[in-house]
Amino acid sequence: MPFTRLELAVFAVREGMLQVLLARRAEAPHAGRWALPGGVLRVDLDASLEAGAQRVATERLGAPLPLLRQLCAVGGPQRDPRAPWALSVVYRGLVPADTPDFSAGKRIEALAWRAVDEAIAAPLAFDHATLVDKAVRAMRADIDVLDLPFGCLPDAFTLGELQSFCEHMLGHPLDKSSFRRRLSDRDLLVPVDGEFRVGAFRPAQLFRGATVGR
Amino acid sequence: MPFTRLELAVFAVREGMLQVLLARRAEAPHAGRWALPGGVLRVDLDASLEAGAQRVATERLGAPLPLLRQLCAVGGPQRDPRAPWALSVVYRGLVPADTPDFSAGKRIEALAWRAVDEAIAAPLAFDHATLVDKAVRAMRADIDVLDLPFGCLPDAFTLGELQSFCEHMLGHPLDKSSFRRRLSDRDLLVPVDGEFRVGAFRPAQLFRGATVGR
DNA sequence: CCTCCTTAGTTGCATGCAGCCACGAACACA
DNA sequence: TGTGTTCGTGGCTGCATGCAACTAAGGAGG
Repeated sequence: MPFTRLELAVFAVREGMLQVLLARRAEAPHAGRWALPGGVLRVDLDASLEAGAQRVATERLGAPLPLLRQLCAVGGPQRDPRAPWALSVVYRGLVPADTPDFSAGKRIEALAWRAVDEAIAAPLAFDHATLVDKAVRAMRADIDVLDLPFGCLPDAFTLGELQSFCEHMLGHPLDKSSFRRRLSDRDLLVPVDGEFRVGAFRPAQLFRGATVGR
Repeated sequence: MPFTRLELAVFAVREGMLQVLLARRAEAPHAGRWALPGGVLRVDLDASLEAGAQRVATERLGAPLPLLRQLCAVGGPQRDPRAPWALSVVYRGLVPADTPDFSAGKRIEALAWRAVDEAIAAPLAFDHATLVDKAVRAMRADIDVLDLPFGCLPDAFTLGELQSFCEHMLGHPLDKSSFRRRLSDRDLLVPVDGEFRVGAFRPAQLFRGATVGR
């Protein structure tokens, strides 16, 4: 009967790349090292694992998260020196780039965004580098099949903005023509009639997710 | 700190269809009803979640299972009347059709194979019908991308036998020509030189998985 | 011996999707 | 009026897959 933890792998596209939110641990073990934010499951408060993950997000980061998906569960006797056996259920999430900064909660010295490549290579606390790697693969697999996170995109966006977002998620460029064809074949977007983004160059049609708002 | 259970969704291709192994519960709650076999995580015995799932398989079914993969974790206050909050980590597995019958372990009245369609539609105990449905989708997704379970196939098999196996897994027929092309494009199989299956009709080349045995 | 039936294995063709490339359109700015 | 940049579209190609036809190889039975 181990104590059960919920870990959060929260991502955002920032500074032109995919970044993950890390927390510097205030307490032992691994004090001062970076780790995924997380907390213990509270059976008196949480109506489900996902609800627990949302509560942990609120407590540790100061805000709930849209688009939380379960990644996996990991457990073993060597994972956490505090306990003879540690079980964690890991969730992955994505937030808009313009999310107001999270506020570090209890037992967290600081929160920081870090490029995913660095995070995976860095000596994160516990087995969290492995978890980040796994979460990144899952996020990118979603984008690859155009399972798009409308909840963390602006209400309306141009196709160029959407493509740029996906390219930053994936870490490699996409072809404009195929990208648009794949979108329209799947009826994922609806144009916002009469709305255009005007700027320095040719105005661009605005779209929103076909499933958003109904 | 709920007690943690491990549930097993074990499948096999039997009687020309995909079937799932169900256990009739000997004790309350849901005594007499069918459920997935499972057991509690033992932190004194299990070196990992997967190892725990193997131990549960051995205790409840009489044998360890090849090809065990984690499906998901589920938890909530309403899942199990015995506990105020129940957490389960679910594993899915696949065994050969000619597996000797499993032997029902403690707290199991009987074990039986059931067609997956019936199992999903049947009123299984707890939320297990949902879990079976989810597991079936995951198994079929693996087959769709030719992630083949060589561990539960015979050592050597003909392409016809392999195709038939996949068709039964998926529940729909496949095209012979495309199936073979997809296999050879991916270098998934190696022919067993000079070995043929002889029978009533033209002999067929035997193959084995390219990754098996090394 | 010859024919027929069944399965094994291959080949050609059509289709659909995605990548690559190029072009015209629209707007700001010099 | 030209230039630069982004927006939006269309054509071409290659690849993977589905569909269909064909040949090959054996046994069974006349």
